[in-house]
Amino acid sequence: MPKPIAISDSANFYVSAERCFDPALRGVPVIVLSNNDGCAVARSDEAKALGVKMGEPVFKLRDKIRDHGIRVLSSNYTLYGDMSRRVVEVYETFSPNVEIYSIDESFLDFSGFRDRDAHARSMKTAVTRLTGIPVRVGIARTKTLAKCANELAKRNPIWGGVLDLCDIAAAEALLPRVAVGDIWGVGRATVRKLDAIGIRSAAELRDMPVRQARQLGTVVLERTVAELRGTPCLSFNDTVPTRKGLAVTRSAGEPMCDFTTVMAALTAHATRAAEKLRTHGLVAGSLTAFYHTSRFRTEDPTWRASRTTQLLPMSQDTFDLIAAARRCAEAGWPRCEGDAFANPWGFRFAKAGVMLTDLLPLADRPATLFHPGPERDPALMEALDVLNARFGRKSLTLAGEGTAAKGKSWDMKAGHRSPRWTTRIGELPIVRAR
DNA sequence: TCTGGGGTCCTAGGACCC
DNA sequence: TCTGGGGTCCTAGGACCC
Repeated sequence: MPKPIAISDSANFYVSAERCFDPALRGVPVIVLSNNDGCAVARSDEAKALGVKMGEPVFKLRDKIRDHGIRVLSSNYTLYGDMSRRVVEVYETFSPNVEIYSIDESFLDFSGFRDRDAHARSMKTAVTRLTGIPVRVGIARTKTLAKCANELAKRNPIWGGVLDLCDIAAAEALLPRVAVGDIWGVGRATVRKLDAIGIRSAAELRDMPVRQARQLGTVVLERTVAELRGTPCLSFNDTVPTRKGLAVTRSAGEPMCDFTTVMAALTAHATRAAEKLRTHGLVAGSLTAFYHTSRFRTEDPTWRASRTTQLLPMSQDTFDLIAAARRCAEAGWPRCEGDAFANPWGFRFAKAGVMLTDLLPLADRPATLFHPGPERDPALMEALDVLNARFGRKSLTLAGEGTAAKGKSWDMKAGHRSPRWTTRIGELPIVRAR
Protein backbone atom coordinates (compact mmCIF):
# COMPACT_ATOMS: atom_id res chain seq x y z
CA MET A 1 0.00 0.00 0.00
CA PRO A 2 1.56 3.33 -1.01
CA LYS A 3 2.29 5.68 1.83
CA PRO A 4 0.03 8.63 2.60
CA ILE A 5 1.12 11.98 1.19
CA ALA A 6 -0.27 15.31 2.29
CA ILE A 7 -0.18 18.53 0.37
CA SER A 8 -0.58 21.73 2.27
CA ASP A 9 -1.14 24.98 0.46
CA SER A 10 -1.76 28.51 1.57
CA ALA A 11 -5.01 30.23 0.70
CA ASN A 12 -4.36 33.22 -1.62
CA PHE A 13 -0.81 33.19 -0.32
CA TYR A 14 0.41 36.66 -1.34
CA VAL A 15 -2.75 38.28 -0.02
CA SER A 16 -2.54 36.25 3.20
CA ALA A 17 1.08 37.31 3.69
CA GLU A 18 0.13 40.96 3.27
CA ARG A 19 -2.77 40.59 5.69
CA CYS A 20 -0.47 39.26 8.40
CA PHE A 21 1.03 42.73 8.75
CA ASP A 22 -1.80 45.03 7.72
CA PRO A 23 -5.07 44.17 9.48
CA ALA A 24 -6.87 46.82 7.44
CA LEU A 25 -6.62 44.42 4.49
CA ARG A 26 -8.73 41.78 6.23
CA GLY A 27 -12.31 41.31 5.15
CA VAL A 28 -11.96 43.63 2.16
CA PRO A 29 -11.20 42.79 -1.49
CA VAL A 30 -7.44 42.77 -2.09
CA ILE A 31 -5.37 41.98 -5.17
CA VAL A 32 -1.62 41.61 -5.55
CA LEU A 33 -0.12 42.56 -8.90
CA SER A 34 2.54 40.85 -10.98
CA ASN A 35 5.91 42.45 -11.57
CA ASN A 36 5.65 45.81 -13.26
CA ASP A 37 2.16 46.20 -11.77
CA GLY A 38 0.77 44.43 -14.83
CA CYS A 39 -1.78 41.78 -13.87
CA ALA A 40 -3.62 40.51 -10.80
CA VAL A 41 -1.76 37.38 -9.70
CA ALA A 42 -3.33 36.93 -6.28
CA ARG A 43 -6.85 37.75 -5.20
CA SER A 44 -8.55 37.59 -1.83
CA ASP A 45 -11.82 35.65 -1.67
CA GLU A 46 -13.66 38.98 -1.71
CA ALA A 47 -11.85 39.99 -4.92
CA LYS A 48 -12.63 36.61 -6.50
CA ALA A 49 -16.28 37.11 -5.59
CA LEU A 50 -16.20 40.40 -7.51
CA GLY A 51 -15.13 38.47 -10.58
CA VAL A 52 -11.47 39.46 -10.69
CA LYS A 53 -9.76 36.78 -12.79
CA MET A 54 -6.31 35.34 -12.32
CA GLY A 55 -3.88 37.13 -14.62
CA GLU A 56 -6.33 39.86 -15.57
CA PRO A 57 -4.51 43.04 -16.62
CA VAL A 58 -4.94 45.77 -14.07
CA PHE A 59 -5.95 48.45 -16.58
CA LYS A 60 -9.05 46.39 -17.37
CA LEU A 61 -9.90 46.34 -13.68
CA ARG A 62 -9.84 50.09 -13.19
CA ASP A 63 -13.61 50.47 -12.84
CA LYS A 64 -13.95 47.51 -10.51
CA ILE A 65 -11.14 48.77 -8.32
CA ARG A 66 -12.76 52.17 -8.03
CA ASP A 67 -16.36 51.01 -7.58
CA HIS A 68 -15.64 48.36 -4.96
CA GLY A 69 -12.66 49.91 -3.22
CA ILE A 70 -10.40 46.98 -4.08
CA ARG A 71 -7.06 47.35 -2.34
CA VAL A 72 -4.21 47.02 -4.81
CA LEU A 73 -0.67 45.98 -3.91
CA SER A 74 2.51 45.52 -5.91
CA SER A 75 4.18 42.17 -5.33
CA ASN A 76 6.65 42.04 -2.47
CA TYR A 77 8.63 38.87 -3.11
CA THR A 78 11.05 39.50 -0.29
CA LEU A 79 8.15 39.31 2.14
CA TYR A 80 6.49 36.30 0.48
CA GLY A 81 9.74 34.37 0.32
CA ASP A 82 10.41 34.91 3.99
CA MET A 83 6.85 34.03 5.02
CA SER A 84 7.06 30.90 2.91
CA ARG A 85 10.22 29.86 4.74
CA ARG A 86 8.44 30.30 8.07
CA VAL A 87 5.50 28.16 7.00
CA VAL A 88 7.85 25.37 5.90
CA GLU A 89 9.60 25.53 9.26
CA VAL A 90 6.30 24.67 10.92
CA TYR A 91 5.64 21.84 8.43
CA GLU A 92 8.98 20.36 9.36
CA THR A 93 7.83 19.88 12.94
CA PHE A 94 4.88 17.80 11.68
CA SER A 95 6.58 15.56 9.12
CA PRO A 96 10.07 14.10 8.79
CA ASN A 97 10.02 14.64 5.01
CA VAL A 98 8.89 17.86 3.40
CA GLU A 99 9.12 18.48 -0.32
CA ILE A 100 8.78 22.16 -1.15
CA TYR A 101 6.80 22.30 -4.35
CA SER A 102 6.29 26.02 -4.79
CA ILE A 103 6.33 29.21 -2.76
CA ASP A 104 2.99 28.28 -1.19
CA GLU A 105 2.74 24.49 -1.47
CA SER A 106 4.58 21.58 0.10
CA PHE A 107 4.15 17.83 -0.01
CA LEU A 108 4.56 16.10 3.34
CA ASP A 109 5.25 12.48 4.13
CA PHE A 110 2.31 11.51 6.37
CA SER A 111 3.15 7.85 6.84
CA GLY A 112 3.10 6.47 10.36
CA PHE A 113 0.51 8.80 11.85
CA ARG A 114 -2.41 6.88 13.24
CA ASP A 115 -4.95 9.68 12.99
CA ARG A 116 -3.96 11.60 9.87
CA ASP A 117 -6.96 13.89 10.00
CA ALA A 118 -6.22 15.02 13.56
CA HIS A 119 -2.54 15.43 12.73
CA ALA A 120 -3.35 17.59 9.72
CA ARG A 121 -5.74 19.70 11.77
CA SER A 122 -3.19 20.39 14.47
CA MET A 123 -0.63 21.28 11.81
CA LYS A 124 -3.08 23.66 10.19
CA THR A 125 -3.74 25.32 13.54
CA ALA A 126 -0.04 25.58 14.31
CA VAL A 127 0.79 27.21 10.97
CA THR A 128 -1.88 29.84 11.46
CA ARG A 129 -0.88 30.48 15.06
CA LEU A 130 2.87 30.74 14.36
CA THR A 131 2.86 32.53 11.01
CA GLY A 132 -0.61 33.99 10.49
CA ILE A 133 -1.01 32.15 7.18
CA PRO A 134 -4.15 30.00 6.71
CA VAL A 135 -3.52 26.67 4.98
CA ARG A 136 -5.53 23.72 3.66
CA VAL A 137 -4.46 20.11 3.59
CA GLY A 138 -5.28 17.27 1.22
CA ILE A 139 -4.15 13.73 1.97
CA ALA A 140 -4.07 10.67 -0.29
CA ARG A 141 -1.81 7.87 -1.51
CA THR A 142 -0.62 9.61 -4.67
CA LYS A 143 0.33 13.21 -5.26
CA THR A 144 -2.40 13.70 -7.87
CA LEU A 145 -5.10 12.39 -5.52
CA ALA A 146 -3.71 14.52 -2.69
CA LYS A 147 -4.04 17.54 -4.96
CA CYS A 148 -7.65 16.52 -5.68
CA ALA A 149 -8.29 16.25 -1.94
CA ASN A 150 -6.77 19.68 -1.45
CA GLU A 151 -8.92 21.11 -4.23
CA LEU A 152 -12.06 19.65 -2.65
CA ALA A 153 -11.10 20.96 0.80
CA LYS A 154 -10.57 24.39 -0.72
CA ARG A 155 -14.02 24.48 -2.26
CA ASN A 156 -16.03 22.90 0.55
CA PRO A 157 -15.56 24.69 3.86
CA ILE A 158 -17.62 22.03 5.62
CA TRP A 159 -14.49 19.91 5.98
CA GLY A 160 -12.65 22.66 7.80
CA GLY A 161 -9.79 22.78 5.32
CA VAL A 162 -8.64 19.18 5.71
CA LEU A 163 -9.64 16.20 3.58
CA ASP A 164 -8.23 12.66 3.60
CA LEU A 165 -8.81 10.60 0.45
CA CYS A 166 -6.66 7.62 1.46
CA ASP A 167 -9.83 5.66 1.96
CA ILE A 168 -10.99 4.05 -1.30
CA ALA A 169 -14.65 4.72 -0.58
CA ALA A 170 -13.98 8.40 0.02
CA ALA A 171 -12.23 8.73 -3.33
CA GLU A 172 -14.99 6.78 -5.02
CA ALA A 173 -17.61 9.16 -3.66
CA LEU A 174 -15.77 12.42 -4.28
CA LEU A 175 -13.85 12.09 -7.55
CA PRO A 176 -17.02 12.59 -9.63
CA ARG A 177 -17.13 16.07 -8.07
CA VAL A 178 -13.73 17.14 -9.40
CA ALA A 179 -13.70 18.63 -12.91
CA VAL A 180 -10.88 17.38 -15.19
CA GLY A 181 -9.61 20.92 -15.54
CA ASP A 182 -9.02 21.05 -11.79
CA ILE A 183 -6.75 18.01 -11.84
CA TRP A 184 -3.05 18.65 -11.40
CA GLY A 185 -1.34 18.25 -14.77
CA VAL A 186 -4.44 18.62 -16.91
CA GLY A 187 -4.37 21.97 -18.66
CA ARG A 188 -6.55 23.77 -21.17
CA ALA A 189 -5.42 21.88 -24.24
CA THR A 190 -6.06 18.49 -22.66
CA VAL A 191 -9.40 19.55 -21.22
CA ARG A 192 -10.54 20.39 -24.74
CA LYS A 193 -9.51 17.00 -26.09
CA LEU A 194 -11.07 15.12 -23.17
CA ASP A 195 -14.28 17.07 -23.45
CA ALA A 196 -14.57 16.04 -27.09
CA ILE A 197 -14.77 12.39 -26.04
CA GLY A 198 -17.10 13.06 -23.13
CA ILE A 199 -14.65 12.90 -20.23
CA ARG A 200 -15.35 15.69 -17.76
CA SER A 201 -14.76 14.50 -14.20
CA ALA A 202 -11.79 13.04 -12.36
CA ALA A 203 -13.73 9.79 -11.96
CA GLU A 204 -14.28 9.56 -15.70
CA LEU A 205 -10.63 10.26 -16.39
CA ARG A 206 -9.61 7.60 -13.87
CA ASP A 207 -11.73 5.02 -15.69
CA MET A 208 -10.40 5.89 -19.13
CA PRO A 209 -8.36 3.15 -20.87
CA VAL A 210 -4.64 3.88 -20.31
CA ARG A 211 -3.75 3.29 -23.95
CA GLN A 212 -6.25 5.88 -25.02
CA ALA A 213 -4.93 8.28 -22.37
CA ARG A 214 -1.41 7.92 -23.71
CA GLN A 215 -2.49 8.43 -27.27
CA LEU A 216 -4.50 11.53 -26.37
CA GLY A 217 -2.16 13.18 -23.92
CA THR A 218 1.20 11.40 -24.05
CA VAL A 219 2.83 9.64 -21.14
CA VAL A 220 1.95 12.60 -18.91
CA LEU A 221 -1.78 11.91 -19.07
CA GLU A 222 -1.19 8.18 -18.78
CA ARG A 223 0.59 8.83 -15.49
CA THR A 224 -2.25 11.04 -14.29
CA VAL A 225 -4.73 8.23 -14.94
CA ALA A 226 -2.56 5.78 -12.99
CA GLU A 227 -2.21 8.25 -10.12
CA LEU A 228 -5.99 8.70 -9.99
CA ARG A 229 -6.27 4.93 -9.67
CA GLY A 230 -3.98 5.04 -6.66
CA THR A 231 -0.73 3.93 -8.31
CA PRO A 232 2.03 6.43 -7.52
CA CYS A 233 3.96 7.58 -10.60
CA LEU A 234 5.31 10.80 -9.18
CA SER A 235 7.76 10.00 -6.44
CA PHE A 236 8.14 11.85 -3.20
CA ASN A 237 11.33 13.82 -3.53
CA ASP A 238 12.74 15.52 -0.47
CA THR A 239 16.10 16.37 -2.01
CA VAL A 240 16.44 19.58 -3.94
CA PRO A 241 16.80 18.66 -7.61
CA THR A 242 19.74 20.11 -9.48
CA ARG A 243 18.77 23.13 -11.43
CA LYS A 244 18.77 22.95 -15.20
CA GLY A 245 18.52 26.61 -15.98
CA LEU A 246 18.01 30.03 -14.51
CA ALA A 247 16.40 33.14 -15.91
CA VAL A 248 15.95 36.79 -15.06
CA THR A 249 13.46 38.50 -17.33
CA ARG A 250 11.42 41.64 -16.85
CA SER A 251 8.97 43.85 -18.64
CA ALA A 252 10.16 47.43 -18.71
CA GLY A 253 8.31 50.18 -16.87
CA GLU A 254 8.49 52.31 -20.03
CA PRO A 255 9.20 51.17 -23.59
CA MET A 256 12.93 50.93 -24.35
CA CYS A 257 13.73 52.71 -27.60
CA ASP A 258 17.52 52.79 -27.85
CA PHE A 259 20.36 50.35 -27.53
CA THR A 260 21.79 51.93 -24.40
CA THR A 261 18.53 51.48 -22.52
CA VAL A 262 18.07 47.87 -23.62
CA MET A 263 21.66 47.18 -22.65
CA ALA A 264 21.13 48.86 -19.27
CA ALA A 265 18.22 46.51 -18.58
CA LEU A 266 20.22 43.50 -19.74
CA THR A 267 23.12 44.61 -17.53
CA ALA A 268 20.82 44.64 -14.51
CA HIS A 269 19.34 41.23 -15.40
CA ALA A 270 22.76 39.67 -16.03
CA THR A 271 23.94 41.10 -12.72
CA ARG A 272 21.01 39.52 -10.91
CA ALA A 273 21.51 36.22 -12.76
CA ALA A 274 25.17 36.15 -11.68
CA GLU A 275 24.09 36.78 -8.07
CA LYS A 276 21.71 33.84 -8.27
CA LEU A 277 24.47 31.62 -9.66
CA ARG A 278 26.77 32.52 -6.79
CA THR A 279 24.02 32.02 -4.22
CA HIS A 280 23.57 28.47 -5.49
CA GLY A 281 27.28 27.84 -5.96
CA LEU A 282 26.88 27.28 -9.70
CA VAL A 283 28.61 28.27 -12.90
CA ALA A 284 26.89 28.59 -16.29
CA GLY A 285 28.12 27.36 -19.66
CA SER A 286 25.88 29.37 -21.92
CA LEU A 287 23.87 32.54 -21.83
CA THR A 288 20.89 33.64 -23.87
CA ALA A 289 19.87 37.28 -23.99
CA PHE A 290 16.62 38.40 -25.58
CA TYR A 291 14.51 41.49 -26.00
CA HIS A 292 11.34 42.08 -27.90
CA THR A 293 8.56 44.52 -28.62
CA SER A 294 5.15 44.11 -26.98
CA ARG A 295 3.25 41.07 -28.19
CA PHE A 296 0.00 42.94 -27.54
CA ARG A 297 0.75 45.92 -29.75
CA THR A 298 0.42 44.20 -33.09
CA GLU A 299 -0.02 47.45 -34.99
CA ASP A 300 3.48 48.61 -33.93
CA PRO A 301 6.60 47.39 -35.73
CA THR A 302 7.73 44.20 -34.05
CA TRP A 303 11.20 42.83 -33.44
CA ARG A 304 12.25 39.79 -31.47
CA ALA A 305 15.92 39.21 -30.80
CA SER A 306 17.27 36.15 -29.01
CA ARG A 307 20.91 35.09 -29.16
CA THR A 308 22.88 32.50 -27.28
CA THR A 309 26.58 32.53 -26.56
CA GLN A 310 29.04 30.26 -24.77
CA LEU A 311 30.66 31.21 -21.51
CA LEU A 312 34.20 29.92 -21.74
CA PRO A 313 35.39 29.13 -19.20
CA MET A 314 32.08 28.52 -17.44
CA SER A 315 31.44 31.42 -15.14
CA GLN A 316 29.53 32.99 -12.27
CA ASP A 317 31.23 36.35 -12.67
CA THR A 318 29.01 39.38 -13.21
CA PHE A 319 31.41 40.97 -15.71
CA ASP A 320 31.61 37.80 -17.81
CA LEU A 321 27.83 37.56 -17.97
CA ILE A 322 27.40 41.18 -18.91
CA ALA A 323 30.01 40.87 -21.65
CA ALA A 324 28.19 37.83 -23.00
CA ALA A 325 24.83 39.61 -22.82
CA ARG A 326 26.33 42.51 -24.76
CA ARG A 327 27.56 40.20 -27.52
CA CYS A 328 24.03 38.80 -27.81
CA ALA A 329 22.37 42.20 -27.67
CA GLU A 330 24.59 43.59 -30.41
CA ALA A 331 24.13 40.57 -32.64
CA GLY A 332 20.36 40.80 -32.31
CA TRP A 333 19.95 44.52 -32.90
CA PRO A 334 18.17 45.46 -36.15
CA ARG A 335 20.79 46.45 -38.73
CA CYS A 336 20.67 49.78 -40.44
CA GLU A 337 22.92 51.95 -42.57
CA GLY A 338 25.18 54.40 -40.80
CA ASP A 339 24.93 54.13 -37.04
CA ALA A 340 24.72 50.38 -36.41
CA PHE A 341 22.85 50.81 -33.12
CA ALA A 342 20.30 53.41 -34.05
CA ASN A 343 16.57 52.70 -34.09
CA PRO A 344 15.13 54.55 -37.09
CA TRP A 345 12.15 52.17 -37.20
CA GLY A 346 10.97 53.26 -33.78
CA PHE A 347 10.88 49.84 -32.20
CA ARG A 348 9.53 50.06 -28.66
CA PHE A 349 11.04 47.17 -26.73
CA ALA A 350 8.81 46.02 -23.90
CA LYS A 351 10.74 43.21 -22.33
CA ALA A 352 14.29 41.92 -21.95
CA GLY A 353 15.86 38.97 -20.25
CA VAL A 354 18.88 36.82 -19.59
CA MET A 355 18.72 33.03 -19.39
CA LEU A 356 21.50 30.73 -18.26
CA THR A 357 21.83 27.05 -19.14
CA ASP A 358 24.45 24.30 -18.80
CA LEU A 359 24.67 24.85 -15.07
CA LEU A 360 27.25 23.02 -12.99
CA PRO A 361 28.43 23.25 -9.39
CA LEU A 362 31.46 25.51 -9.25
CA ALA A 363 33.57 22.66 -7.93
CA ASP A 364 32.80 20.57 -11.05
CA ARG A 365 33.72 23.27 -13.52
CA PRO A 366 35.92 21.77 -16.22
CA ALA A 367 39.36 23.24 -16.71
CA THR A 368 39.91 24.97 -20.03
CA LEU A 369 43.13 24.75 -21.97
CA PHE A 370 42.82 28.03 -23.81
CA HIS A 371 41.45 30.77 -21.60
CA PRO A 372 40.35 33.92 -23.37
CA GLY A 373 42.25 35.73 -20.66
CA PRO A 374 43.37 35.57 -17.07
CA GLU A 375 40.55 34.82 -14.72
CA ARG A 376 39.31 37.53 -12.44
CA ASP A 377 39.87 37.26 -8.72
CA PRO A 378 36.66 35.82 -7.15
CA ALA A 379 37.27 38.12 -4.20
CA LEU A 380 35.78 40.96 -6.23
CA MET A 381 32.43 39.21 -6.62
CA GLU A 382 32.56 38.16 -3.00
CA ALA A 383 33.01 41.77 -1.94
CA LEU A 384 30.15 42.83 -4.20
CA ASP A 385 27.84 40.24 -2.64
CA VAL A 386 28.87 41.08 0.91
CA LEU A 387 28.23 44.78 0.39
CA ASN A 388 24.85 44.23 -1.24
CA ALA A 389 23.84 41.78 1.48
CA ARG A 390 24.77 44.27 4.15
CA PHE A 391 23.40 47.47 2.65
CA GLY A 392 20.56 46.05 0.58
CA ARG A 393 20.31 44.77 -2.96
CA LYS A 394 21.57 47.15 -5.65
CA SER A 395 23.54 49.27 -3.17
CA LEU A 396 26.50 48.67 -5.44
CA THR A 397 25.76 48.23 -9.15
CA LEU A 398 27.63 48.57 -12.40
CA ALA A 399 27.44 51.92 -14.14
CA GLY A 400 26.10 50.19 -17.24
CA GLU A 401 22.68 49.76 -15.75
CA GLY A 402 22.37 53.50 -15.27
CA THR A 403 22.05 55.56 -12.14
CA ALA A 404 19.06 56.44 -10.05
CA ALA A 405 19.79 60.12 -10.62
CA LYS A 406 19.45 59.72 -14.38
CA GLY A 407 16.36 57.58 -13.92
CA LYS A 408 16.02 53.95 -14.88
CA SER A 409 13.14 54.12 -17.32
CA TRP A 410 13.44 50.37 -17.98
CA ASP A 411 13.01 49.46 -14.33
CA MET A 412 9.71 47.88 -13.48
CA LYS A 413 6.85 49.69 -11.92
CA ALA A 414 5.95 48.84 -8.34
CA GLY A 415 3.85 51.69 -7.14
CA HIS A 416 2.03 49.95 -4.31
CA ARG A 417 4.63 47.86 -2.56
CA SER A 418 4.21 47.17 1.15
CA PRO A 419 7.21 47.30 3.51
CA ARG A 420 9.46 44.25 3.70
CA TRP A 421 8.07 43.70 7.17
CA THR A 422 10.19 40.70 8.15
CA THR A 423 13.54 41.43 6.54
CA ARG A 424 14.18 45.21 6.49
CA ILE A 425 14.01 46.89 9.84
CA GLY A 426 14.36 50.32 8.26
CA GLU A 427 11.06 49.84 6.45
CA LEU A 428 9.00 49.36 9.58
CA PRO A 429 6.84 52.46 9.96
CA ILE A 430 7.59 52.73 13.66
CA VAL A 431 11.33 52.85 13.02
CA ARG A 432 10.96 55.29 10.17
CA ALA A 433 9.01 57.69 12.36
CA ARG A 434 11.94 58.25 14.72
C1' DT B 1 -1.48 54.68 -22.18
C1' DC B 2 -1.68 50.24 -19.44
C1' DT B 3 -1.15 42.95 -20.47
C1' DG B 4 4.19 38.72 -15.09
C1' DG B 5 8.13 35.65 -14.20
C1' DG B 6 10.39 31.38 -13.71
C1' DG B 7 10.46 26.81 -14.00
C1' DT B 8 9.87 21.38 -15.72
C1' DC B 9 8.98 17.65 -18.81
C1' DC B 10 7.82 15.53 -23.25
C1' DT B 11 7.82 14.82 -28.32
C1' DA B 12 9.03 15.23 -33.08
C1' DG B 13 12.29 15.81 -36.30
C1' DG B 14 16.87 16.65 -38.08
C1' DA B 15 21.85 15.68 -38.01
C1' DC B 16 25.01 12.45 -37.55
C1' DC B 17 27.23 7.94 -36.90
C1' DC B 18 28.42 3.11 -38.19
C1' DT C 1 12.62 1.18 -61.51
C1' DC C 2 15.39 -0.16 -57.66
C1' DT C 3 18.37 3.78 -52.66
C1' DG C 4 19.16 0.07 -45.11
C1' DG C 5 18.65 -0.04 -40.38
C1' DG C 6 19.29 1.35 -36.04
C1' DG C 7 21.17 4.06 -32.77
C1' DT C 8 22.33 8.76 -30.25
C1' DC C 9 22.19 13.55 -29.54
C1' DC C 10 20.41 18.07 -30.01
C1' DT C 11 16.91 21.61 -30.59
C1' DA C 12 12.50 23.83 -31.03
C1' DG C 13 8.09 24.01 -29.59
C1' DG C 14 4.13 22.65 -26.86
C1' DA C 15 1.92 21.87 -22.51
C1' DC C 16 1.74 22.49 -17.95
C1' DC C 17 2.69 24.24 -13.20
C1' DC C 18 2.44 28.10 -9.59
